[in-house]
Amino acid sequence: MNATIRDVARVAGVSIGTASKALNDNGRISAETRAKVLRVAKELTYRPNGLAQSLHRARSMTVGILTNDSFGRFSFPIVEALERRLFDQGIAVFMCNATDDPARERRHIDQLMGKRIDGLVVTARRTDSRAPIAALSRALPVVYVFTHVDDPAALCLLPDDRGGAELAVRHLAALGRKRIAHVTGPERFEAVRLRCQGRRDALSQAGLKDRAGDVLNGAWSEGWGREAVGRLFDAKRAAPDALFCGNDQIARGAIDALRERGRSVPADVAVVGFDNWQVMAEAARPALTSVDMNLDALGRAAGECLLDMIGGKNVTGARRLPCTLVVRGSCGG
Amino acid sequence: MNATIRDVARVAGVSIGTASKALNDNGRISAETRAKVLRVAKELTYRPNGLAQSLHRARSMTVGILTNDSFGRFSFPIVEALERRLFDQGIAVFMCNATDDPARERRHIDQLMGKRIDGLVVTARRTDSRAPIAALSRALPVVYVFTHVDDPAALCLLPDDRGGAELAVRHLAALGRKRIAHVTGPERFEAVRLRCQGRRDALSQAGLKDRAGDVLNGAWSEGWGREAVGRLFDAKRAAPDALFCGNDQIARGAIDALRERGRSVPADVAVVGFDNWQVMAEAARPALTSVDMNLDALGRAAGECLLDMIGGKNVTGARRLPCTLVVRGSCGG
DNA sequence: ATGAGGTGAGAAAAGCTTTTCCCAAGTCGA
DNA sequence: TCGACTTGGGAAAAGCTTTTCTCACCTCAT
Repeated sequence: MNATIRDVARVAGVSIGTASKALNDNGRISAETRAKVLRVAKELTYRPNGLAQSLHRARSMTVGILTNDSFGRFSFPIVEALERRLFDQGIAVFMCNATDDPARERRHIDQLMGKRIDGLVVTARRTDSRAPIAALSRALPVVYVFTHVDDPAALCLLPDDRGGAELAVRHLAALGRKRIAHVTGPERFEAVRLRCQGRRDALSQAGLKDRAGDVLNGAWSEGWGREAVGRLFDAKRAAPDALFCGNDQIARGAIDALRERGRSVPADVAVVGFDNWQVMAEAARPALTSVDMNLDALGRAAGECLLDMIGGKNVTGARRLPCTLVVRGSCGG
Repeated sequence: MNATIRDVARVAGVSIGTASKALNDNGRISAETRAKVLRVAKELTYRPNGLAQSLHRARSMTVGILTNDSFGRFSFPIVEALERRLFDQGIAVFMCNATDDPARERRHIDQLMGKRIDGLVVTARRTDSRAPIAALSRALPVVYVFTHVDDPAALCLLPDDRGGAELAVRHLAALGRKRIAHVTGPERFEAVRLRCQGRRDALSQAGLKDRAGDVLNGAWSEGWGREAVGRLFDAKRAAPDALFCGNDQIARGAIDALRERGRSVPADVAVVGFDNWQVMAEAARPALTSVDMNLDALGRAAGECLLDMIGGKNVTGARRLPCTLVVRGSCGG
């Protein structure tokens, strides 16, 4: 069994209160007594019972992270950065996967509330805004990250999809590309709509025309990337000299398809991806220039905001964190 | 603030003990009193304080999962299945990432012990056996999964790499392939050595010769898959008619390289991968037949073993769970 | 020498729940 | 009618810390 503070006190020949003061370097106590208590504590490998501490302080030093989607490629870097940030403050993270099942989500929330978490992070694969977490009896700090809710009083942390797209298209335009097509995912994704807008903005900034038919929506897959290249390059119209793709899989499929039809990347066509999924971007030939959403920064920011909120600060609104462009070989230049 | 049981008791006009009995359906109590307490509890949205319960019962209803590697493609399915299994028992999972830093690992363990976890799961990217978790003051149930330690008293759960390789090679042999080469990762990985052995066993079972030079070790990357195809098919010797690859990335690189040098997959060369990484296997052309390590079964088993151990059962030894073969188009047949 | 102030340690409460033991009142049978 | 037994509810302890308040004793200054 674990040694308790009363074991320490008994062996050291002091009262429990005195032992506590010695261990916490707190209150009036003589140097000798303190040293003795500490020595005994070490001998007994005493470790304070966090449950009792939490009960007393009404701070559990835990937070929950709830994903909607099962943990995937996007959640991971976020969770990891979050955990790292909070661990430095002595806070541990409960990991919960609700798998898009509302009943399961409710049970998870119930469990977490029972454990008296100090805060909650909600993350999800995004299409559009999700329903806010329901039935939080006390005012529990909640951060939504990589997803958002409509409530303006909620704090939502998102990547700046529009800005990321702008970055990519500006890069292509700066390299002299004139016809920058966009092959991306289903339009029901808010991210898709925002990136389209970012592309339009960048095009007009560069004085380029946005030709009709240059935006192709499809699946988030390599197959769609290959198919889209077929459509763009079989058309009667002049072929694009650059492709901005909605994710790295699409981009990779596009690169493969271009190579197979004898178009050189980047000489004939420059390609930019999105996500900077390393294994995908680096396996492409040539390696793929891609927009990085900086998910780790997002996770870290979520941790910091949560700490602020736990500290009593009132933080609200939707914040978009900047993306960066990671340049590899697929654009030349 | 949260309602406590004393609030419930006060409003219901009963003692705390009585309220507790009503809420837990426990001890002697009249039906009316019980109903009244339950009604009040609902009104106040009372939720028992898990910290107090845990303190009392000396069961925190939490476990920790510690990864050595940052959470990656392999850890995730394991963690997810584990979490799901334990959630059904009301147990929540602390997620800790030690990133191969021993000091950090120690701090994590310290934190978890302070929180009085009921058990610990250790997982890691595998090369070879790792050092056992050190300095566990009480006898804490520990399960190692997807990694192992040398201590025979420890419980380690692993995929049956040897059997998985056997499965793959038997499949190829059954389809009539005669020269089954093996392109895989660095030999310092135990998994690599076991899979080589599985291949040898399957070859001899099928009455096939294991030609020298048919096993190629390299990186776990598509690039290595492409390069290995170059070496195998440029050689003076007869080319293999099948490739068993150490992971899906290698297999994908190999398929691409084969196509580019005009060899048809599967007509000329059949290819099997390992990991059954869906996004990779399905994007390959043709889609990749691959060995699945059933990581979710591994995670679920880890949860079950941990529950057994928490329940007092003594579970030890290294267990290898079976792999399965997921057949797609890359072998024909 | 006496009072004031300081110092070190202990007692106790609070934080929330569960469980055991006990008591009062009511019921039933002899 | 009285004793035995049942029934429902309450008191209290235990689980482990932290913190506040109090008290005894010592020192120093007047």
